[in-house]
Parts: sequence; C-alpha cells; structure tokens
Amino acid sequence: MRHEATGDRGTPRPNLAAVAALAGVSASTASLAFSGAGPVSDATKARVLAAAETLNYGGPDPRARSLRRGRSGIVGVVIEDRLSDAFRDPMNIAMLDGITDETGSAGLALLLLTDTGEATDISVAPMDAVVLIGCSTRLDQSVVTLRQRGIPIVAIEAAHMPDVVAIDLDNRDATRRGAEHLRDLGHTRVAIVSLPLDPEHTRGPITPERVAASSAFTATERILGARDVFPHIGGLVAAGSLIEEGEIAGLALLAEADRPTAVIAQSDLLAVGVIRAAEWLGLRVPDDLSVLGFDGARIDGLAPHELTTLRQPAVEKGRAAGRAILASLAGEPARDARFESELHVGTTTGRAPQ
Amino acid sequence: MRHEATGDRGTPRPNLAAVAALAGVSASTASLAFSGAGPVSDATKARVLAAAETLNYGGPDPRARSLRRGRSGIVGVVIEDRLSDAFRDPMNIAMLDGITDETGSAGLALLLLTDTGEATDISVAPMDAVVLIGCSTRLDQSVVTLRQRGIPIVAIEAAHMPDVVAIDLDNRDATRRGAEHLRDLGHTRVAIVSLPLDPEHTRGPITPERVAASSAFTATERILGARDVFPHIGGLVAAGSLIEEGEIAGLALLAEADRPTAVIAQSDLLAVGVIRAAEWLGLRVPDDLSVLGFDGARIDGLAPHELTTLRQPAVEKGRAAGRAILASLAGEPARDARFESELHVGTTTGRAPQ
DNA sequence: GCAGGTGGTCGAATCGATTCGATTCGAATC
DNA sequence: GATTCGAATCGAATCGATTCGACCACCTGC
Repeated sequence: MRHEATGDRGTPRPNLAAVAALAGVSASTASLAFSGAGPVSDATKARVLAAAETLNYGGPDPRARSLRRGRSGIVGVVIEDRLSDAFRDPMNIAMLDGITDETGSAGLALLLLTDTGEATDISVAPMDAVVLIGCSTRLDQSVVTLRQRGIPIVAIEAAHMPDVVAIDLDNRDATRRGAEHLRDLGHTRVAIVSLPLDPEHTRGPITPERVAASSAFTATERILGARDVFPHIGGLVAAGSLIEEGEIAGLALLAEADRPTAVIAQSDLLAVGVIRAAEWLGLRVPDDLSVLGFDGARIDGLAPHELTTLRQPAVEKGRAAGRAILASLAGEPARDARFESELHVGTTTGRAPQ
Repeated sequence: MRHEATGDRGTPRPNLAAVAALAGVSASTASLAFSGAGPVSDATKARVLAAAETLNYGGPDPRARSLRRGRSGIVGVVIEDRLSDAFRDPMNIAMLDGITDETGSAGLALLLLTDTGEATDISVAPMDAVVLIGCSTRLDQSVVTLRQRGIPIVAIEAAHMPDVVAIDLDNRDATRRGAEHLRDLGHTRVAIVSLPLDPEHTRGPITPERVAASSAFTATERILGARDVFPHIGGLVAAGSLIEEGEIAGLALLAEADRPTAVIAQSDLLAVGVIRAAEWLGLRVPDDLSVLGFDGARIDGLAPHELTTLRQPAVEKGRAAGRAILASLAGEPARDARFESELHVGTTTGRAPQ
C-alpha cells in the first residue's frame, strides 16, 4: 500500500469530480468554473469555488490538464555544460534572458536540461518545445525522439538538422574579419585559444584530428574563420569559457620562445585570461601582444584595457529563439535566423612588434 | 478543426495502443516492454520495439505517464528576480548548482519560475516539489495552493512557514559579528548598503518604515544584525546585488560631509561597488574607509584588495535544499537546516581614522 | 403564438499511459 | 501423472481533467 508523501493517507486528495459533487454540479461545469472558458453563472461559479474551499482543493491538477490539453506550458532548454559552468558564461545568461523575454510573457516556463550524454533524460520531460543551446551532435538521438513527438525544436548555433529551426551566428565570418584586422596590423605569428572541442572539455593543442573530430559547432566554425586568414594557425583548446582557462592557455602559449604576437581568443573571458597571463609574463598589451576576444561581454576588472572583440547580439539570439518557439507552437512556420557580430576595436590590439 | 503543429494532420501521432496492436500484444505488455518494469520475453520486447520503429513512435508520452504515475520528474525553482538579475548574482548560481548536484542525479530537472507576483503562474506547472529561493511573502497564496496539492516545499532564506522545510543562514548573527569586527576597529560612523527591501527594488534611505514594511527576509535580518551592534545605524537600499548599485550607493553615502568611516554592504558585489566609489572620490581603502561584504563570492578585478566578508556556504545551502526535496519525495521527513557564515578578514577593513 | 436565438448545464468520450490482479502455459518436482 | 511454481501476458480500472455536442429553459421579436 502506497501512502501519500504528506502522510494524510486517510483522506485522498480531492479532485474536480469531488468538488463538483459537493457543489451539486457536473464535473464539466466545475471545470468551466475554474478555467473560465465557457459560460457559467456567477451563482454556480461561487458554489464551485466554495466547495473547493471546503474540500481544500487547490485547483485542477496540472498533470491531468496537460495530458488532456496536449500542452504543458514548459519549454525545455538544453545546455551542453553543467549548469554551474553554463551560468558562468555571460552569453548563455544573455540568451536565456532573451528566451524568457519572449516565452515568459506567453506563460511558458523554462525547464533546464543538461546534455549529459544519455538520451533518456531529455526526452522524458513533458515539454511543448525545446531550445538547444550550442549542443553537440551527441543529442541526435534525442532530437529524433523529440521530432517523433512533434515537439518543435530550435537550435542556437548548432549543426543544421532537418526540421530544426536554426538560430545562427556568423562565427566563421566574424572570426575571419577579426583575423583580417590582426593581419592588417602586421601580425603573422597568431595563435588561437579555442573553446572546448569535445564534451569532456579536454585541454590540449589544436590539431587537425581534434578539429575533424570536434563535436562543438561554434568552436570549429571559429577555427575555420581564423584559418581563412592564417591557413596554418594553431593554438590551444581550453577546458571552458573561463578567465582561468584563458590564463592557463595564455601562459602555455606565451612561454614559448617563438611566441605569437597575437592571440585570437574564442570568448572574452578567455581573452581576459590571456591578457592576465601576458601581464604576469611582463608582456605589454597591445605593444608586445595583441588579443582579440569574442562576445562583447561587459567584463569587469579589465581596466585600463578595452577589449577588441567581436560583439554578438546574444540577447537578440535568445529572443529570436523564443519567437521561433512561440510561432511553432501557434502552428505557424518558424524561419531560421542568422545574426551578425560586429568587430569592435578596443585597446588590446595594435601593430605587430617591428 | 485543430491540426498538429507539424502539419501532418492525416496521420495522428501513434500511441502505445497502436504500437501494441501492431506488435500483436496488449497495451499492458507494450508498456512493460518500454518501462522495463516487469517480466517481458526478449522476443516480445523486440517485436514491440520493431513496431514502434515502424510507426515512428517515440516512446511513452511524458504527459500521460506523469498523470498516471503522479510524478513528473520536475522540481520547480522559484526565484524572486527576473532571471537576468538572478543569474548575475553568484550566490544564486551557487545555490542552483548545489540543488542540481542532488536532484540531477535523481533524474529530476529544474523548472525555472519567477515570482512575478501573480499566483497563477507558479501553481499551474506540473511539479513534484518546489524550492523557494529568497522569496518574499507575496508567494503566500501560491504556497497554500502547493501545499493543498501535497507538493513538498523547501524555502531557502525565507520567513518560516508551516509545512515548509527551511534552509537558513545565520544572516543576523553573521552581520552582527561583522559589525562587531568594525566596532572593535574603532568605527562608530557606520552605514549599511542594503539589498532591496521591496519587490519593486526601490532605492532610497533605510528608514524604520521601510524596514518594517520589508518583504525581503534576508536583507531585513542583516539590517537587524547590524543594529544589534550599532542601534542607530542607517544607510541606503540598493536596487539589486550589482556592482553598479554599490557604486551608486557608495557615491551617495561618501559624498556627505559627515561620511561614514565604514560600510556594511549586504553583498560582495555591493561591497566592490562601494570600494570603487570610494576610490573615485579619492578615499583610500581601508585607511579612509573600511568596507565589509557578505557572501564570499570570488569577484574578479578587485586586486589588490582582498575583501573582508562573511563567507556563506551557498553551494551547501543548495545541496541541503536538494537533499530535502529528495527526502520529501521519498516520503521521509525532511529536517530544517541552518548554515553559518564565517567572517573572513581581508584587506578592506582597518582601524577607524584617528 | 411561434421561430430563433442564447446563456447555462450536463453526459460521455477522450487524452495516453500504468498497474493490479487474474490467467495461461510450460517446465520442474515428487 | 498430478501438482506446483514462475514467467509471460492480458483485461480492466484508473489517473484527473477538458471539451464537444446535446439539451433545456427562457427571452426576444415579429
């Protein structure tokens, strides 16, 4: 015999039928009284509400409602990282913010899901739609399941998949423009500090094999963009978009005798770390080392530098994803969207040393 | 006539019954084949899976499953602020992190809800349990509804409510200890920079009326702790836990002729802002001004200072909340928990000027 | 006085799965 | 050869609400 968690096993929780019975109306009328959809006389409604009060009934059960209606009011957001890592990245927060801007006003709540690798987790939640944020190809199986269920899917910065609305950023083009900026300043020895390429966030050099095996769409695109300008460019893969990771990679890169004169960091946080590393090593930015970031995050504590970076409209990306969700849910077709980054030249890039 | 969002109106989405029929078994057996709960021969299971494949069936519908099982696998997290604000506070992230540590491994996902003031929003979601993070008393009505539904509730740093597991912090005691530290250093002119006291996040002076009308439990407790040492202490209420807010409050406080020699900031972010403001005004920290923070957040860009602050175990708080949820869900009683902060003396507090 | 609304209410079907108790069938035991 | 046991399977009830079509009573306008 299973008993309720609260322990009041004697009285089963009341349901709509019980309330209706006490109020002397049918269940259908009671339902109307709660949902407000349909004509119910004021007297009847009052009687139903009073009965609910008497029975300590808290309103229609969301589970039953969502089964019947076929809608749960929940939008899943799948993030690749652990939550703690994801929340440390200002871009993720900005995108979440943009998504809630749109979905929140439609009464939809966000369900946080992490891409743990097992397909089980993500497809058992009662969701009306899903947003994939920078997810790896590991999720393919889950995507299939979601599609089978007819759940609209929106992917922000992911490899294109059929029946998935794509919200894209010009990662490759933007990085190319950034790289051209460095080339125009005379730099030839340039290195990349890349975002993780695999789900395990393995540190290490950027090798053709690792790039080929990469499951990280964004990072790969940005590497390609850098290669468009510096075909033989190398560098290091960091274990995450964190200042500390930038420091680690920066120290490793700059300790070499043949150190680069410019670094293309794939995020502003990484860029800040590289700048710190440079300063620890006695290198001046931008005189001895130019550093390019990506994101346009407002990072504190970088003064007196102002980061040269590729500003991306992260909140807008989130909003677009939210709108796409809303459209899909309304049965309208949702269009892909592509956003552009803007090269903002700050004080962390300069002419290559002689 | 309503058609499916995907547009394939002709073929209705298959359900377990259809799969069972095609496989030539009963629905009950098909259910067993998917859930794995109960004995099913390998041959039968294979047949069911094949039928599912044929019909493009993506597995049992989570909505129906959750109705029948009475569990949705979702834990609601109610945050007072807008998400973008909440995520800017490292303590909230740390707590979320702690919660997921515990709930994630139990297969529960987090549903982000914001306390928008309307009771409707929070009680219509299909949740198994709820964590309230620093929520105001506005939520009372929702709490009643949740309780009626038998949904376990855990509140982190909130006024105590019956049938709600409380995870507390020694806000008052800790602040008192911090204030004593300042008193011991000879400070007498001390001011508070407080976290918001109302849901609207109104800036302004700390007045007895506002404190009395406060809906913010944590902020109020910390004010009381400061008053335990400096009975007539005043100060300003900031509009959020942000560095910029600390700067604004700091400038306002320190511009006065009779400026304080020490500031008790209710968060590290606020403290950093106050320090910045002081430096802009040409005041040296800690020689001209001592600043005490709260949280123990690792804030970047404060060098060379090391903040004197009250370190709280935020991740542990989250973990405790997660464990309480798990216990409640398992039908076991969950105990309240109380955590303690530790005064960490850094370099931002010193003896009062002569 | 009658056709034509219309506001209010109800019955019954439905959403899609889970689960309990019962049943069947084959194999093992004495 | 009868009996017992266990694995495999099935039927039917159930979770709790929503919704559609039907129905009734009452009112309006002609």
